[in-house]
Amino acid sequence: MITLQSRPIVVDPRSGVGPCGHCDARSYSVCNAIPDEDMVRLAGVAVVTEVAAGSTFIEESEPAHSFFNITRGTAKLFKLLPDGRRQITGFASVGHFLGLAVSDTYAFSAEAIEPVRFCRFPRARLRLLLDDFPAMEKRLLEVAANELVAAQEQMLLLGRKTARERMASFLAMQSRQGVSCRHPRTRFPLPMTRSDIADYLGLTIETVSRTLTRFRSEGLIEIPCQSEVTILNRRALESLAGGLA
Amino acid sequence: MITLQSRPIVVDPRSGVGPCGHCDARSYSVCNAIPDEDMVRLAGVAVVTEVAAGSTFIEESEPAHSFFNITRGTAKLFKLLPDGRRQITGFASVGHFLGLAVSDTYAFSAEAIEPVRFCRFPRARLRLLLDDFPAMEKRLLEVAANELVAAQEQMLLLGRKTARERMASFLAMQSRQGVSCRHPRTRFPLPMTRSDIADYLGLTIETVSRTLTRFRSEGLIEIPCQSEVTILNRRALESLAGGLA
DNA sequence: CGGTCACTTGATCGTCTTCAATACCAGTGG
DNA sequence: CCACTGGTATTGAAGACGATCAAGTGACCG
Repeated sequence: MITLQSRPIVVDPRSGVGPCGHCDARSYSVCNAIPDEDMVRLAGVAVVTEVAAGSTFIEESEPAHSFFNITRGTAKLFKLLPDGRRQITGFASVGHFLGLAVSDTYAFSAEAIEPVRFCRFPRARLRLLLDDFPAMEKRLLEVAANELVAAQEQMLLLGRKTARERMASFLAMQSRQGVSCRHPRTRFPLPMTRSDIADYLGLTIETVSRTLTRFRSEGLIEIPCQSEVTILNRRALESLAGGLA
Repeated sequence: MITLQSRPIVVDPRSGVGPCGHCDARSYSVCNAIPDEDMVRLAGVAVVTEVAAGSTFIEESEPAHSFFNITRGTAKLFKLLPDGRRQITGFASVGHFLGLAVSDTYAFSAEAIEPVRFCRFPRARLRLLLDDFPAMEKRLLEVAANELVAAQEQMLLLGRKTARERMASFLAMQSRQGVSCRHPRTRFPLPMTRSDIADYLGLTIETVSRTLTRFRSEGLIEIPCQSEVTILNRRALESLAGGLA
Protein backbone atom coordinates (compact mmCIF):
# COMPACT_ATOMS: atom_id res chain seq x y z
CA MET A 1 0.00 0.00 0.00
CA ILE A 2 1.80 3.06 1.27
CA THR A 3 4.80 3.66 3.44
CA LEU A 4 3.32 4.88 6.66
CA GLN A 5 5.16 6.89 9.22
CA SER A 6 3.35 4.71 11.64
CA ARG A 7 4.27 3.49 15.05
CA PRO A 8 2.57 0.47 16.56
CA ILE A 9 0.95 1.23 19.89
CA VAL A 10 2.41 -0.59 22.85
CA VAL A 11 -0.23 -2.29 24.94
CA ASP A 12 0.03 -3.71 28.40
CA PRO A 13 -0.12 -7.51 27.92
CA ARG A 14 -1.50 -8.02 31.42
CA SER A 15 -4.77 -6.41 30.40
CA GLY A 16 -7.40 -9.10 30.36
CA VAL A 17 -9.21 -8.08 27.20
CA GLY A 18 -6.30 -6.78 25.19
CA PRO A 19 -6.16 -3.34 23.61
CA CYS A 20 -9.77 -3.41 22.44
CA GLY A 21 -11.10 -3.88 25.95
CA HIS A 22 -10.25 -0.40 27.14
CA CYS A 23 -10.28 1.34 23.78
CA ASP A 24 -11.38 4.97 23.99
CA ALA A 25 -13.39 4.60 20.86
CA ARG A 26 -15.21 1.45 21.72
CA SER A 27 -18.43 3.05 22.79
CA TYR A 28 -18.67 4.95 19.48
CA SER A 29 -17.67 2.11 17.30
CA VAL A 30 -18.95 -1.04 15.70
CA CYS A 31 -16.87 -2.96 18.20
CA ASN A 32 -19.37 -2.27 20.95
CA ALA A 33 -21.50 -4.98 19.40
CA ILE A 34 -19.07 -7.51 20.77
CA PRO A 35 -19.36 -8.74 24.34
CA ASP A 36 -16.44 -8.28 26.72
CA GLU A 37 -15.48 -11.91 26.87
CA ASP A 38 -14.93 -11.99 23.11
CA MET A 39 -12.83 -8.86 22.91
CA VAL A 40 -9.66 -10.90 23.24
CA ARG A 41 -10.26 -12.47 19.86
CA LEU A 42 -11.03 -9.14 18.30
CA ALA A 43 -7.88 -7.68 19.77
CA GLY A 44 -5.89 -10.55 18.37
CA VAL A 45 -6.91 -9.58 14.88
CA ALA A 46 -6.49 -5.83 15.20
CA VAL A 47 -3.28 -3.90 14.71
CA VAL A 48 -3.39 -0.48 16.31
CA THR A 49 -1.47 2.14 14.38
CA GLU A 50 -0.94 5.88 14.59
CA VAL A 51 -0.09 8.10 11.64
CA ALA A 52 0.89 11.76 11.45
CA ALA A 53 -1.24 14.53 9.98
CA GLY A 54 -0.84 14.58 6.22
CA SER A 55 -0.13 10.88 5.96
CA THR A 56 -2.10 9.00 3.32
CA PHE A 57 -2.95 5.62 4.82
CA ILE A 58 -5.41 4.38 2.19
CA GLU A 59 -4.76 4.88 -1.49
CA GLU A 60 -7.47 4.56 -4.12
CA SER A 61 -7.24 1.53 -6.41
CA GLU A 62 -4.62 -0.18 -4.29
CA PRO A 63 -5.44 -3.74 -3.14
CA ALA A 64 -7.84 -3.54 -0.22
CA HIS A 65 -6.17 -5.73 2.36
CA SER A 66 -7.59 -4.15 5.49
CA PHE A 67 -10.57 -2.66 7.23
CA PHE A 68 -9.86 0.37 9.35
CA ASN A 69 -11.57 1.62 12.45
CA ILE A 70 -10.63 5.16 13.46
CA THR A 71 -10.08 5.53 17.20
CA ARG A 72 -8.57 9.00 17.34
CA GLY A 73 -8.29 12.04 15.11
CA THR A 74 -9.89 12.80 11.76
CA ALA A 75 -9.14 11.71 8.22
CA LYS A 76 -10.40 12.98 4.89
CA LEU A 77 -11.63 10.49 2.31
CA PHE A 78 -11.33 11.52 -1.30
CA LYS A 79 -11.28 10.56 -4.93
CA LEU A 80 -9.10 12.12 -7.60
CA LEU A 81 -9.45 12.74 -11.31
CA PRO A 82 -6.35 12.23 -13.49
CA ASP A 83 -5.75 16.00 -13.77
CA GLY A 84 -5.77 16.45 -10.00
CA ARG A 85 -9.32 17.59 -9.39
CA ARG A 86 -10.32 16.22 -6.03
CA GLN A 87 -13.60 15.41 -4.36
CA ILE A 88 -13.59 14.79 -0.64
CA THR A 89 -16.42 12.35 0.00
CA GLY A 90 -16.35 12.63 3.75
CA PHE A 91 -14.44 13.20 6.94
CA ALA A 92 -13.98 10.15 9.12
CA SER A 93 -13.43 10.64 12.82
CA VAL A 94 -13.58 8.51 15.94
CA GLY A 95 -15.70 5.42 15.46
CA HIS A 96 -15.82 5.52 11.69
CA PHE A 97 -15.22 2.38 9.74
CA LEU A 98 -13.35 2.42 6.41
CA GLY A 99 -12.90 -0.12 3.66
CA LEU A 100 -16.25 -1.87 3.69
CA ALA A 101 -16.30 -2.22 -0.08
CA VAL A 102 -16.69 -5.62 -1.65
CA SER A 103 -14.21 -4.79 -4.36
CA ASP A 104 -10.65 -5.98 -3.86
CA THR A 105 -9.30 -2.47 -4.31
CA TYR A 106 -10.04 0.66 -2.31
CA ALA A 107 -12.53 3.01 -3.91
CA PHE A 108 -11.04 6.11 -2.27
CA SER A 109 -7.95 7.46 -0.58
CA ALA A 110 -7.72 8.47 3.06
CA GLU A 111 -5.38 11.05 4.53
CA ALA A 112 -5.04 12.12 8.15
CA ILE A 113 -5.81 15.79 8.77
CA GLU A 114 -4.72 15.47 12.37
CA PRO A 115 -2.72 12.69 14.00
CA VAL A 116 -4.90 9.62 13.49
CA ARG A 117 -4.98 6.37 15.38
CA PHE A 118 -6.83 3.40 13.97
CA CYS A 119 -7.30 -0.33 14.30
CA ARG A 120 -6.46 -2.24 11.19
CA PHE A 121 -8.13 -5.61 10.56
CA PRO A 122 -6.97 -7.91 7.77
CA ARG A 123 -10.09 -8.33 5.66
CA ALA A 124 -9.87 -12.09 5.39
CA ARG A 125 -9.61 -12.57 9.13
CA LEU A 126 -12.30 -10.05 9.93
CA ARG A 127 -14.59 -11.82 7.51
CA LEU A 128 -14.16 -15.02 9.50
CA LEU A 129 -14.68 -13.15 12.72
CA LEU A 130 -17.92 -11.66 11.44
CA ASP A 131 -19.32 -15.15 10.95
CA ASP A 132 -19.01 -15.63 14.71
CA PHE A 133 -20.38 -12.20 15.63
CA PRO A 134 -23.58 -11.58 13.71
CA ALA A 135 -24.25 -8.67 16.06
CA MET A 136 -21.20 -6.91 14.70
CA GLU A 137 -22.29 -7.62 11.17
CA LYS A 138 -25.69 -6.16 11.98
CA ARG A 139 -23.97 -3.11 13.35
CA LEU A 140 -21.90 -2.75 10.20
CA LEU A 141 -25.06 -2.87 8.14
CA GLU A 142 -26.52 -0.09 10.25
CA VAL A 143 -23.41 1.98 9.83
CA ALA A 144 -23.40 1.43 6.08
CA ALA A 145 -27.07 2.37 5.86
CA ASN A 146 -26.43 5.58 7.75
CA GLU A 147 -23.51 6.47 5.52
CA LEU A 148 -25.71 5.87 2.53
CA VAL A 149 -28.23 8.37 3.83
CA ALA A 150 -25.45 10.88 4.44
CA ALA A 151 -24.14 10.29 0.94
CA GLN A 152 -27.54 11.04 -0.55
CA GLU A 153 -27.74 14.23 1.45
CA GLN A 154 -24.32 15.20 0.10
CA MET A 155 -25.46 14.50 -3.45
CA LEU A 156 -28.32 16.93 -2.93
CA LEU A 157 -25.82 19.48 -1.68
CA LEU A 158 -23.38 18.98 -4.55
CA GLY A 159 -25.99 18.79 -7.26
CA ARG A 160 -28.50 21.42 -6.29
CA LYS A 161 -27.38 23.78 -3.53
CA THR A 162 -25.76 27.19 -4.03
CA ALA A 163 -22.36 28.06 -2.58
CA ARG A 164 -24.00 29.84 0.36
CA GLU A 165 -26.30 26.91 1.04
CA ARG A 166 -23.41 24.45 0.86
CA MET A 167 -21.34 26.46 3.28
CA ALA A 168 -24.26 26.86 5.67
CA SER A 169 -24.96 23.12 5.51
CA PHE A 170 -21.33 22.42 6.21
CA LEU A 171 -21.20 24.68 9.25
CA ALA A 172 -24.45 23.26 10.60
CA MET A 173 -23.04 19.77 10.15
CA GLN A 174 -19.73 20.57 11.79
CA SER A 175 -21.47 22.11 14.78
CA ARG A 176 -23.03 18.71 15.41
CA GLN A 177 -19.78 16.82 14.96
CA GLY A 178 -18.00 14.93 17.70
CA VAL A 179 -19.09 14.52 21.28
CA SER A 180 -21.97 16.92 20.95
CA CYS A 181 -23.93 15.17 18.25
CA ARG A 182 -27.18 15.72 20.07
CA HIS A 183 -26.58 19.24 21.34
CA PRO A 184 -24.97 21.25 18.55
CA ARG A 185 -22.27 23.61 19.72
CA THR A 186 -22.24 27.30 18.92
CA ARG A 187 -18.45 27.39 18.89
CA PHE A 188 -16.47 24.57 17.35
CA PRO A 189 -13.23 23.81 15.51
CA LEU A 190 -12.73 23.28 11.78
CA PRO A 191 -9.81 20.85 11.76
CA MET A 192 -9.61 20.87 7.94
CA THR A 193 -8.11 23.53 5.67
CA ARG A 194 -10.12 25.82 3.38
CA SER A 195 -8.91 23.69 0.53
CA ASP A 196 -10.39 20.58 2.15
CA ILE A 197 -13.67 22.37 2.75
CA ALA A 198 -13.71 23.47 -0.88
CA ASP A 199 -13.05 19.97 -2.16
CA TYR A 200 -15.74 18.62 0.13
CA LEU A 201 -18.35 21.13 -1.03
CA GLY A 202 -17.44 21.13 -4.72
CA LEU A 203 -16.24 24.76 -4.59
CA THR A 204 -12.92 26.63 -4.72
CA ILE A 205 -11.01 27.95 -1.73
CA GLU A 206 -11.75 31.49 -2.85
CA THR A 207 -15.48 30.89 -2.79
CA VAL A 208 -15.25 29.23 0.62
CA SER A 209 -13.28 32.17 1.99
CA ARG A 210 -15.59 34.77 0.46
CA THR A 211 -18.71 33.00 1.69
CA LEU A 212 -17.34 32.78 5.22
CA THR A 213 -16.45 36.48 5.33
CA ARG A 214 -19.87 37.34 3.95
CA PHE A 215 -21.53 35.21 6.65
CA ARG A 216 -19.48 37.10 9.17
CA SER A 217 -20.40 40.50 7.77
CA GLU A 218 -24.03 39.42 7.85
CA GLY A 219 -23.75 38.56 11.51
CA LEU A 220 -24.40 34.86 11.00
CA ILE A 221 -21.07 33.71 12.38
CA GLU A 222 -17.86 34.83 14.02
CA ILE A 223 -14.39 33.55 13.17
CA PRO A 224 -12.33 33.78 16.36
CA CYS A 225 -9.43 32.14 14.57
CA GLN A 226 -8.99 30.56 11.15
CA SER A 227 -9.76 27.09 12.37
CA GLU A 228 -12.67 27.93 14.59
CA VAL A 229 -16.19 29.22 14.11
CA THR A 230 -18.91 30.58 16.35
CA ILE A 231 -22.48 30.49 15.16
CA LEU A 232 -24.33 33.68 16.04
CA ASN A 233 -27.60 33.07 14.23
CA ARG A 234 -28.31 29.40 14.02
CA ARG A 235 -31.87 29.80 12.80
CA ALA A 236 -30.79 31.78 9.76
CA LEU A 237 -27.92 29.43 9.05
CA GLU A 238 -30.07 26.32 9.29
CA SER A 239 -32.75 27.70 7.04
CA LEU A 240 -30.11 28.70 4.52
CA ALA A 241 -28.72 25.18 4.72
CA GLY A 242 -32.18 23.78 4.08
CA GLY A 243 -32.53 25.83 0.92
CA LEU A 244 -34.87 28.54 2.14
CA ALA A 245 -33.69 31.89 0.78
CA MET B 1 -47.71 6.69 3.10
CA ILE B 2 -49.10 7.28 -0.36
CA THR B 3 -52.13 6.13 -2.23
CA LEU B 4 -50.81 3.66 -4.74
CA GLN B 5 -52.55 2.67 -7.89
CA SER B 6 -51.25 -0.73 -7.06
CA ARG B 7 -52.58 -4.14 -7.80
CA PRO B 8 -51.43 -7.16 -5.81
CA ILE B 9 -50.03 -9.91 -7.97
CA VAL B 10 -51.95 -13.15 -7.97
CA VAL B 11 -49.74 -16.13 -7.31
CA ASP B 12 -50.47 -19.79 -7.86
CA PRO B 13 -50.88 -21.23 -4.34
CA ARG B 14 -49.88 -24.70 -5.52
CA SER B 15 -46.33 -23.53 -6.03
CA GLY B 16 -44.22 -25.16 -3.38
CA VAL B 17 -41.97 -22.22 -2.61
CA GLY B 18 -44.48 -19.43 -2.98
CA PRO B 19 -44.00 -16.40 -5.20
CA CYS B 20 -40.37 -15.92 -4.28
CA GLY B 21 -39.37 -19.38 -5.49
CA HIS B 22 -39.87 -18.62 -9.17
CA CYS B 23 -39.31 -14.89 -9.00
CA ASP B 24 -37.73 -13.46 -12.16
CA ALA B 25 -35.53 -11.23 -10.12
CA ARG B 26 -34.26 -13.75 -7.65
CA SER B 27 -30.93 -14.36 -9.31
CA TYR B 28 -30.16 -10.62 -9.27
CA SER B 29 -31.39 -9.97 -5.83
CA VAL B 30 -30.45 -10.31 -2.21
CA CYS B 31 -32.99 -13.10 -1.99
CA ASN B 32 -30.66 -15.51 -3.71
CA ALA B 33 -28.80 -15.77 -0.43
CA ILE B 34 -31.69 -17.82 0.88
CA PRO B 35 -31.86 -21.54 0.20
CA ASP B 36 -34.88 -22.96 -1.63
CA GLU B 37 -36.37 -24.69 1.35
CA ASP B 38 -36.60 -21.41 3.24
CA MET B 39 -38.20 -19.43 0.47
CA VAL B 40 -41.64 -20.24 1.82
CA ARG B 41 -40.98 -18.16 4.89
CA LEU B 42 -39.63 -15.31 2.83
CA ALA B 43 -42.64 -15.44 0.57
CA GLY B 44 -44.91 -15.33 3.59
CA VAL B 45 -43.50 -11.96 4.56
CA ALA B 46 -43.38 -10.39 1.12
CA VAL B 47 -46.22 -8.56 -0.60
CA VAL B 48 -45.76 -8.31 -4.33
CA THR B 49 -47.10 -5.08 -5.79
CA GLU B 50 -47.11 -3.36 -9.17
CA VAL B 51 -47.38 0.37 -9.69
CA ALA B 52 -47.80 2.45 -12.84
CA ALA B 53 -45.18 4.75 -14.31
CA GLY B 54 -45.25 8.08 -12.51
CA SER B 55 -46.46 6.62 -9.26
CA THR B 56 -44.55 7.69 -6.14
CA PHE B 57 -44.34 4.65 -3.92
CA ILE B 58 -41.88 5.94 -1.32
CA GLU B 59 -42.13 9.46 0.03
CA GLU B 60 -39.27 11.17 1.84
CA SER B 61 -39.75 11.71 5.57
CA GLU B 62 -42.77 9.44 5.75
CA PRO B 63 -42.58 6.61 8.33
CA ALA B 64 -40.43 3.83 6.90
CA HIS B 65 -42.62 0.79 7.37
CA SER B 66 -41.24 -1.36 4.58
CA PHE B 67 -38.24 -2.57 2.70
CA PHE B 68 -38.67 -2.81 -1.06
CA ASN B 69 -37.07 -5.14 -3.52
CA ILE B 70 -37.56 -4.15 -7.17
CA THR B 71 -38.35 -7.12 -9.39
CA ARG B 72 -39.36 -5.34 -12.59
CA GLY B 73 -39.02 -1.90 -14.13
CA THR B 74 -37.05 1.12 -12.97
CA ALA B 75 -37.64 3.76 -10.33
CA LYS B 76 -35.93 7.06 -9.66
CA LEU B 77 -34.85 7.90 -6.12
CA PHE B 78 -34.70 11.56 -5.25
CA LYS B 79 -34.57 14.23 -2.59
CA LEU B 80 -36.26 17.62 -2.81
CA LEU B 81 -35.50 21.07 -1.47
CA PRO B 82 -38.43 23.17 -0.22
CA ASP B 83 -38.45 25.31 -3.37
CA GLY B 84 -38.69 22.28 -5.64
CA ARG B 85 -35.06 21.78 -6.62
CA ARG B 86 -34.59 18.06 -7.03
CA GLN B 87 -31.61 15.75 -6.86
CA ILE B 88 -32.04 12.25 -8.19
CA THR B 89 -29.68 10.09 -6.17
CA GLY B 90 -30.03 6.99 -8.30
CA PHE B 91 -32.11 4.81 -10.53
CA ALA B 92 -33.17 1.51 -9.02
CA SER B 93 -33.97 -1.36 -11.34
CA VAL B 94 -34.38 -5.11 -11.04
CA GLY B 95 -32.71 -6.50 -7.94
CA HIS B 96 -32.26 -3.21 -6.15
CA PHE B 97 -33.14 -2.96 -2.51
CA LEU B 98 -34.70 0.20 -1.06
CA GLY B 99 -35.28 1.41 2.45
CA LEU B 100 -32.25 0.04 4.24
CA ALA B 101 -31.93 3.11 6.43
CA VAL B 102 -31.91 2.76 10.18
CA SER B 103 -34.00 5.86 10.60
CA ASP B 104 -37.71 5.38 11.08
CA THR B 105 -38.50 7.67 8.16
CA TYR B 106 -37.47 7.35 4.53
CA ALA B 107 -34.54 9.50 3.49
CA PHE B 108 -35.67 9.81 -0.13
CA SER B 109 -38.68 9.46 -2.38
CA ALA B 110 -39.07 6.84 -5.09
CA GLU B 111 -41.13 7.19 -8.25
CA ALA B 112 -41.62 4.62 -10.99
CA ILE B 113 -40.37 5.76 -14.41
CA GLU B 114 -41.81 2.66 -16.02
CA PRO B 115 -44.31 0.18 -14.60
CA VAL B 116 -42.57 -1.19 -11.53
CA ARG B 117 -43.12 -4.40 -9.65
CA PHE B 118 -41.62 -4.89 -6.23
CA CYS B 119 -41.72 -7.06 -3.12
CA ARG B 120 -42.58 -5.17 -0.01
CA PHE B 121 -41.36 -6.50 3.36
CA PRO B 122 -42.58 -5.03 6.64
CA ARG B 123 -39.39 -3.87 8.31
CA ALA B 124 -40.12 -5.42 11.68
CA ARG B 125 -40.77 -8.83 10.21
CA LEU B 126 -37.81 -8.72 7.88
CA ARG B 127 -35.62 -7.81 10.80
CA LEU B 128 -36.67 -11.00 12.55
CA LEU B 129 -36.16 -12.96 9.38
CA LEU B 130 -32.63 -11.62 9.01
CA ASP B 131 -31.71 -13.08 12.36
CA ASP B 132 -32.40 -16.51 10.90
CA PHE B 133 -30.63 -15.86 7.60
CA PRO B 134 -27.24 -14.36 8.28
CA ALA B 135 -26.36 -15.09 4.66
CA MET B 136 -28.99 -12.63 3.56
CA GLU B 137 -27.73 -10.09 6.01
CA LYS B 138 -24.23 -10.57 4.64
CA ARG B 139 -25.61 -10.05 1.18
CA LEU B 140 -27.33 -6.83 2.26
CA LEU B 141 -24.07 -5.57 3.65
CA GLU B 142 -22.41 -6.27 0.31
CA VAL B 143 -25.15 -4.45 -1.51
CA ALA B 144 -24.91 -1.48 0.82
CA ALA B 145 -21.14 -1.37 0.44
CA ASN B 146 -21.46 -1.35 -3.33
CA GLU B 147 -24.02 1.43 -3.24
CA LEU B 148 -21.70 3.41 -1.05
CA VAL B 149 -18.95 3.10 -3.64
CA ALA B 150 -21.37 4.21 -6.34
CA ALA B 151 -22.45 7.15 -4.19
CA GLN B 152 -18.86 8.29 -3.80
CA GLU B 153 -18.36 8.08 -7.54
CA GLN B 154 -21.46 10.21 -7.99
CA MET B 155 -20.15 12.79 -5.51
CA LEU B 156 -17.01 13.07 -7.62
CA LEU B 157 -19.20 13.60 -10.66
CA LEU B 158 -21.43 16.21 -9.01
CA GLY B 159 -18.66 18.06 -7.26
CA ARG B 160 -15.89 18.11 -9.82
CA LYS B 161 -16.87 17.05 -13.32
CA THR B 162 -17.91 19.37 -16.14
CA ALA B 163 -21.26 19.05 -17.90
CA ARG B 164 -19.65 17.14 -20.77
CA GLU B 165 -17.89 14.77 -18.40
CA ARG B 166 -21.07 14.17 -16.44
CA MET B 167 -23.03 13.39 -19.56
CA ALA B 168 -20.29 11.07 -20.84
CA SER B 169 -20.14 9.29 -17.48
CA PHE B 170 -23.89 8.88 -17.54
CA LEU B 171 -23.95 7.39 -21.02
CA ALA B 172 -21.08 5.05 -20.20
CA MET B 173 -22.94 3.95 -17.08
CA GLN B 174 -26.23 3.43 -18.87
CA SER B 175 -24.55 1.33 -21.55
CA ARG B 176 -23.58 -1.10 -18.79
CA GLN B 177 -27.03 -1.13 -17.23
CA GLY B 178 -29.31 -4.14 -17.13
CA VAL B 179 -28.61 -7.58 -18.49
CA SER B 180 -25.37 -6.57 -20.13
CA CYS B 181 -23.48 -5.38 -17.10
CA ARG B 182 -20.34 -7.16 -18.19
CA HIS B 183 -20.55 -6.48 -21.89
CA PRO B 184 -21.59 -2.86 -22.38
CA ARG B 185 -23.99 -2.31 -25.24
CA THR B 186 -23.43 0.19 -28.00
CA ARG B 187 -27.14 0.81 -28.40
CA PHE B 188 -29.36 1.07 -25.35
CA PRO B 189 -32.49 2.78 -24.05
CA LEU B 190 -32.73 5.80 -21.78
CA PRO B 191 -35.95 5.08 -19.91
CA MET B 192 -35.82 8.40 -18.06
CA THR B 193 -36.71 11.87 -19.36
CA ARG B 194 -34.20 14.65 -20.00
CA SER B 195 -35.45 16.26 -16.84
CA ASP B 196 -34.58 13.14 -14.86
CA ILE B 197 -31.14 13.00 -16.41
CA ALA B 198 -30.59 16.65 -15.56
CA ASP B 199 -31.66 16.15 -11.95
CA TYR B 200 -29.41 13.12 -11.70
CA LEU B 201 -26.37 14.96 -13.04
CA GLY B 202 -26.95 18.27 -11.29
CA LEU B 203 -27.60 20.09 -14.57
CA THR B 204 -30.55 21.63 -16.40
CA ILE B 205 -32.52 19.97 -19.18
CA GLU B 206 -31.17 22.56 -21.62
CA THR B 207 -27.58 21.65 -20.82
CA VAL B 208 -28.37 17.94 -21.11
CA SER B 209 -30.00 18.49 -24.49
CA ARG B 210 -27.20 20.73 -25.77
CA THR B 211 -24.51 18.34 -24.61
CA LEU B 212 -26.22 15.39 -26.30
CA THR B 213 -26.56 17.23 -29.61
CA ARG B 214 -22.94 18.30 -29.38
CA PHE B 215 -21.84 14.70 -28.75
CA ARG B 216 -23.81 13.76 -31.83
CA SER B 217 -22.28 16.47 -33.98
CA GLU B 218 -18.87 15.33 -32.79
CA GLY B 219 -19.60 11.80 -33.91
CA LEU B 220 -19.47 10.34 -30.40
CA ILE B 221 -23.04 9.11 -30.37
CA GLU B 222 -26.20 8.73 -32.41
CA ILE B 223 -29.72 9.37 -31.17
CA PRO B 224 -32.02 7.06 -33.14
CA CYS B 225 -34.97 8.23 -31.07
CA GLN B 226 -35.34 10.44 -28.02
CA SER B 227 -35.17 7.58 -25.60
CA GLU B 228 -32.38 5.65 -27.20
CA VAL B 229 -28.67 6.18 -27.78
CA THR B 230 -25.98 4.50 -29.85
CA ILE B 231 -22.37 4.92 -28.88
CA LEU B 232 -20.15 5.45 -31.91
CA ASN B 233 -16.85 6.21 -30.21
CA ARG B 234 -16.67 4.49 -26.86
CA ARG B 235 -13.00 5.21 -26.29
CA ALA B 236 -13.50 8.96 -26.58
CA LEU B 237 -16.62 8.86 -24.44
CA GLU B 238 -14.97 6.82 -21.69
CA SER B 239 -11.93 9.03 -21.54
CA LEU B 240 -14.17 12.09 -21.35
CA ALA B 241 -16.08 10.40 -18.54
CA GLY B 242 -12.82 9.76 -16.72
CA GLY B 243 -11.90 13.43 -16.86
CA LEU B 244 -9.29 13.33 -19.62
CA ALA B 245 -9.78 16.26 -22.00
C1' DC C 1 15.13 38.70 7.69
C1' DG C 2 13.61 35.73 3.49
C1' DG C 3 10.94 31.88 2.79
C1' DT C 4 6.81 29.19 2.65
C1' DC C 5 2.15 28.28 3.39
C1' DA C 6 -2.65 29.23 4.22
C1' DC C 7 -5.93 32.51 3.75
C1' DT C 8 -8.15 36.77 2.06
C1' DT C 9 -9.56 40.09 -1.28
C1' DG C 10 -10.13 42.12 -5.89
C1' DA C 11 -10.87 42.04 -11.06
C1' DT C 12 -12.00 39.44 -14.95
C1' DC C 13 -13.68 35.50 -17.31
C1' DG C 14 -16.38 31.42 -18.73
C1' DT C 15 -19.55 27.72 -18.08
C1' DC C 16 -23.78 26.73 -17.14
C1' DT C 17 -28.29 28.73 -15.98
C1' DT C 18 -32.17 31.34 -17.02
C1' DC C 19 -35.46 33.12 -20.01
C1' DA C 20 -37.78 32.61 -24.23
C1' DA C 21 -39.20 30.85 -28.61
C1' DT C 22 -39.89 26.96 -31.43
C1' DA C 23 -40.38 22.15 -32.73
C1' DC C 24 -42.25 17.74 -32.01
C1' DC C 25 -45.39 14.10 -30.82
C1' DA C 26 -49.40 11.75 -29.04
C1' DG C 27 -53.97 12.15 -27.75
C1' DT C 28 -58.71 14.26 -28.27
C1' DG C 29 -62.43 15.97 -30.36
C1' DG C 30 -64.50 19.07 -33.78
C1' DC D 1 -58.69 15.55 -41.85
C1' DC D 2 -57.27 19.30 -39.15
C1' DA D 3 -57.15 22.25 -35.10
C1' DC D 4 -56.20 22.22 -30.26
C1' DT D 5 -53.82 20.76 -26.18
C1' DG D 6 -50.17 19.35 -22.93
C1' DG D 7 -45.99 17.39 -22.26
C1' DT D 8 -41.21 16.89 -23.78
C1' DA D 9 -37.20 18.20 -26.30
C1' DT D 10 -34.36 21.43 -28.92
C1' DT D 11 -32.23 25.81 -29.89
C1' DG D 12 -30.95 30.70 -29.24
C1' DA D 13 -29.74 34.96 -26.54
C1' DA D 14 -28.74 37.09 -22.26
C1' DG D 15 -27.33 36.85 -17.57
C1' DA D 16 -25.29 35.20 -13.17
C1' DC D 17 -22.75 32.52 -10.16
C1' DG D 18 -18.75 30.71 -9.17
C1' DA D 19 -14.03 29.91 -11.29
C1' DT D 20 -9.79 31.71 -12.56
C1' DC D 21 -6.08 34.83 -12.36
C1' DA D 22 -3.57 37.90 -9.58
C1' DA D 23 -2.06 40.54 -5.70
C1' DG D 24 -1.71 41.18 -0.88
C1' DT D 25 -1.79 39.81 4.16
C1' DG D 26 -0.38 37.42 8.19
C1' DA D 27 1.64 33.55 10.73
C1' DC D 28 5.28 30.61 11.38
C1' DC D 29 10.06 29.12 10.97
C1' DG D 30 14.75 28.30 9.80
